Amino acid sequence: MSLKHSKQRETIKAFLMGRHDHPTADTVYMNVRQQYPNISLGTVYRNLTLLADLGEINRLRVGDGVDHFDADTSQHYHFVCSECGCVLDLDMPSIESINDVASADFDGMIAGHMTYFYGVCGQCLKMRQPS
Amino acid sequence: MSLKHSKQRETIKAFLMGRHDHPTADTVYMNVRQQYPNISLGTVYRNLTLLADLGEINRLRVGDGVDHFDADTSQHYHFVCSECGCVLDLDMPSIESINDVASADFDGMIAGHMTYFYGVCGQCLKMRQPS
DNA sequence: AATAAAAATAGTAACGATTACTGTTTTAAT
DNA sequence: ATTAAAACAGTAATCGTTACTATTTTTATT
Repeated sequence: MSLKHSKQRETIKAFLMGRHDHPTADTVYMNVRQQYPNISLGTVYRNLTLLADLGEINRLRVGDGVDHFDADTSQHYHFVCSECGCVLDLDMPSIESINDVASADFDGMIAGHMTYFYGVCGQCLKMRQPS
Repeated sequence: MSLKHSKQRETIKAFLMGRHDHPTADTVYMNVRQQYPNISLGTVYRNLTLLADLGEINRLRVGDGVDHFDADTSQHYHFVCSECGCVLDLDMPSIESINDVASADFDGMIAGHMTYFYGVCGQCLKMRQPS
């Protein structure tokens, strides 16, 4: 199964690289469709999965029941707003050391952790009327 | 909407309290059905959601696309085996302080975090033939 | 104990995100 | 130019979950 070039995949990857809001498959579909009017949703899903398997993008599961995708594969953490549902990058140091904390009293092998933070984003905070 | 007693709900809660493997709705359904042969899957879902809303149980999302439920509502972390998919409790101290780390350079309000660890559980490690 | 309103139920249909299938088109190596 | 593998568009199917509806159960009031 040697990878063959595809304009659709290239376009999907390029679109993702231009976004920093971690779009869902459907958002990718809606947008890429403006360039490829009859790209199919299946193609979007297949390529997102392929790119994720290749490690070129990341699939984010932040508990809202929909997968989000991120072209920034460097190690970083995410924040999910409980009000508007937006997914933001957090500028914070790695907390890889929690793996060691978890490993201490565990008989299995810990390979990593998934962490995301939640709360209210800056924009939603601003919206709130001063009571 | 004042809560009324229901044997089905009681049974679901009791079943969950007797398990420490964080079953899915379907597993709850399969098991409770041995006691209530014609309980409906909808009733299981409705009550799991209700109990979770009441804070009597926790809904766990560990990235496998299926909700798991836990009657232990005390603060603790989970481990998910990448090989067998089992979900285990971890005996480790709280790492709530990572909320502060995340808050440091963030303009929103961080209410909490969701963390789970992944790797290979003790059982699956044992299964592996020494190479 | 009988009545009645609210809540919960069983059973089933609908939903949304994702994956699988199929026949056609594109890629890329010969 | 030929050809096999890969990717495609379009659509059907799957899976976990939620919503709907007519019936039953609970519980407060007589």
